[in-house]
Amino acid sequence: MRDSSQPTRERILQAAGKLFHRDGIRAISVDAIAEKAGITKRTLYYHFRSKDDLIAAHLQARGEPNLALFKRWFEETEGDVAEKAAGIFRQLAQSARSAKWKGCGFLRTSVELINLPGHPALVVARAHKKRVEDWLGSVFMEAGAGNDAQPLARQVMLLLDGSFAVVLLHRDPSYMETAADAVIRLIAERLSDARANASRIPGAA
Amino acid sequence: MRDSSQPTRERILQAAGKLFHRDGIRAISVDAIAEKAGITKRTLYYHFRSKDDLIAAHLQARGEPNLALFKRWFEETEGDVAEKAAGIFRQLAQSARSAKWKGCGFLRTSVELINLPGHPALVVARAHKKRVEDWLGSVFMEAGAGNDAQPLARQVMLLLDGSFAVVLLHRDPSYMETAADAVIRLIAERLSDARANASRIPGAA
DNA sequence: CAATGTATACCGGGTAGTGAATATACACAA
DNA sequence: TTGTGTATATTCACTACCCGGTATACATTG
Repeated sequence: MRDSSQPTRERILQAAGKLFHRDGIRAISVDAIAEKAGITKRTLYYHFRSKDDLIAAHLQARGEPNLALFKRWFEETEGDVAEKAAGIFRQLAQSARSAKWKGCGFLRTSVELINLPGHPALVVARAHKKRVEDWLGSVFMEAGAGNDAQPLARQVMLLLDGSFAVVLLHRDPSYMETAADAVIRLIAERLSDARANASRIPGAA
Repeated sequence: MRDSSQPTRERILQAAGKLFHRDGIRAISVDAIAEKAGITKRTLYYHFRSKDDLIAAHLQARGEPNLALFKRWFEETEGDVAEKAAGIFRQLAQSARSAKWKGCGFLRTSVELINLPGHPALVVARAHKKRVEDWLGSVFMEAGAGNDAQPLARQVMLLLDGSFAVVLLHRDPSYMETAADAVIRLIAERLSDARANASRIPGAA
């Protein structure tokens, strides 16, 4: 029974993903993951050296699809760069309305592993967040933000991760609309500075 | 030996505070707290009904001093409202340079207790964050932000909690300077809108 | 056979919480 | 003053369970 519809390793990652997302890393035991994956714990330990290893692999697997989703949300939004960036926040607000929404797994991991500074999962999490920030930076650069592109990308990241944190606490997705508004203001202001003569009224689209 | 220099309950809260802050709520056992406080675990359970109870009491005790610190940082910063609000972020960046800095205990708690939606500590955490937001709102209102006061307060909160999250992950306090810059831009823009016709007296209400 | 993958059964250690007894302090009666 | 009752405060020893990880053996397949 080596391969029932999916490679064992993938099944483990999928089970771990669901449970980690639902209850958190520390609250979920290896036994629970193995049971959810339909295997024994020993088999899990054949595919992953340790629980810590599994956590890191889990985040690694989530990184690319996560960034791809943000890119899709950005591209599918009509309007200028500011509106497109704000679109990410509006889509996020939509997601956050679901009761199953549990914030950002990368940020949550950095909290849960705060007493293990060298944990491999933290390296993965940092790399992912940097990748998102760099993508935003390149987007703003292409839009003509010049030297403002990088600080702008960081401010959007602050609002993004702030949204995750605040909405996770208050369970009120409207904060993400408020964040979208800030994003538009910050981008519009700098882009109009950069363009100097192109006429654009901040806040409208 | 009932009272050696401090009421037992306070000693427990202090010990719990240090350990929770350092390693997180789930990573610290009740035994560890009792040992740090110099008492038996059974004594701890005399003063607190459960670990969950202790967690809530811990956050409750931290709320007021935390808000007071923000207020002090705000008041001690020179300049207009925007500069004063940004001052909080600059002081925060200063704190975050310490290796002992571990982000915001209220946000961290909301992550660690994500699988226990009704946990009493979450109620305390939400109330605290709301109190900070309301204080910011009143400050902006006094500065003449009018209807913009509340959304502005929320955006500052998003940047504040975003700073906590991002800096905890990347361990780079310069993000807080970037957040301070965003705060100034967002406040300045709306305050100049509000003043449009009134004579420019920045701090009066 | 040899390599890969899976299962059963187990270990040592840690966890939140408790039962029962004890020590201290103070109020009040003899 | 001395004795006694009672509420507060504290200790030691313990339970019942959960957790990450492993020793060993068995199965499947090239």
